[in-house]
Amino acid sequence: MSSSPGREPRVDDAPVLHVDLDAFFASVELLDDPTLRGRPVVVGGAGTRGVVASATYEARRFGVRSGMATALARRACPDLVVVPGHFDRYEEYSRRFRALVVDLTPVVEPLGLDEAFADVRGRRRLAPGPLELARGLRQRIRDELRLESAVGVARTKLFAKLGSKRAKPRVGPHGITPGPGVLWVSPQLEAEWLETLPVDALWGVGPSTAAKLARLGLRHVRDLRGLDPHALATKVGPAMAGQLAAYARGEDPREVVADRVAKSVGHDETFAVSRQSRAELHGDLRGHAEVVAGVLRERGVVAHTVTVVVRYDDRTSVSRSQTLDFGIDDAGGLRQVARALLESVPLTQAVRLLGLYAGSLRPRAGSQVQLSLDVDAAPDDVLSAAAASSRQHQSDRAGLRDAIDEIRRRFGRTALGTAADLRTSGVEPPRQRGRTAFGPDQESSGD
DNA sequence: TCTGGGGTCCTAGGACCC
DNA sequence: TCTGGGGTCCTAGGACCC
Repeated sequence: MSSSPGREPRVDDAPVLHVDLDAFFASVELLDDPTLRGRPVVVGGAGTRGVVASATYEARRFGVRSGMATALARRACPDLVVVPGHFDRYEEYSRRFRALVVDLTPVVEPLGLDEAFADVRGRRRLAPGPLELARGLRQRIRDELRLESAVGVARTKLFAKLGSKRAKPRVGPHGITPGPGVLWVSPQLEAEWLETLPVDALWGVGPSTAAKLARLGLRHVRDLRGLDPHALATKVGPAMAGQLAAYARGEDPREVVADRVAKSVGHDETFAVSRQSRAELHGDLRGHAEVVAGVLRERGVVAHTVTVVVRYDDRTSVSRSQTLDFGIDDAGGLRQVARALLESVPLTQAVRLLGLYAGSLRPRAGSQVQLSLDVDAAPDDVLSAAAASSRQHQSDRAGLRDAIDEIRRRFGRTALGTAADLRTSGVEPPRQRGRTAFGPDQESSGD
């Protein structure tokens, strides 16, 4: 029968691959420093607020997991080696990894630095089945990058991802059991998983949604089957309800989408010691703006929306954003808008995180065309091009002033008052610590 | 022990237009 | 004069992914 275990799927039976590099950041560190081999190693922040970004299997034997606070990981594993991240190295390995996947098929959708979906339907005519493609890819990753990986091969993204997870080595307190490396999620396996998996194994179901579902008595994927979607929607929203219903039937409408373009870029920092004053935060925005502007220019895009996020010590967050009718990609402009937005954020507690994000990204080239059309006919020689460019800068500056005025209008005199002292360019008078620094509205109105 | 930094997507309410 | 419904954009917040 078709269910005979020796039978391998054809491309049309299992067109989706999910490739996942094992312990990626930590593995790159081991390649760069072989003396770390065999030791329990994590990449992550070493400070009191650091978390584990990646852990070797040796570290996982002690219960160490990514996302865990480094302090807790150290407690679980006293010999733990904590290495700071070297993201340039990870980017480089990630590029080489993606190139190997793209060598299989152009339809590749990366997920973070260390994972990718691939749709191999285009390889239908070219012989080997998807399992052979997956094994070959895994071998190339091992030979050319010296990294280990796992590949799930399935009908849909959901099962391919679950498959790669199951294909990985398993770690228990007594040792590490190698996984199969490549796993085909056959129709039989799909059916079995739909019967046995908990709801939080599904894509998009995290702690919050799992808790909501548990309150409804829904703990396994099988419990979701045949549920009234409208009733479910009132609890988890229409989008989530529809998605859960589809998953429970074993369906996943998501396609593998190549060439996704980023919709936002940002930078944030959790402070080792929470910030106590607005002046400190204004100073931090300078660095944030430099980072974000650098990425925008590197990618050749301009942002039309600027967002500032503040997270307080109690971990609640507030955000303020402003959409501009012109694009920015320079640190100065970004910083000015961000500072005006920050003025409207109440500082009622110490601040553990400050973030600056740029959204509504558009190609810079397109934006320039639009602006130059505004000011003049298309420039056809250097002189008129220069003139147009100069006028564009003028109009951007005017736009920036308008934007800041708009923020002041929306958020009131507080924003107005301190926006004015932006001209002092971060050289702000020392402030008293304690209550005065945090009194809502009172500190800036005196400026 | 006490939770990073890079992102995406969804929701809800209000403004505004037709 | 009052009322409405749909569509779209913007803003704020939250959940989730790696």
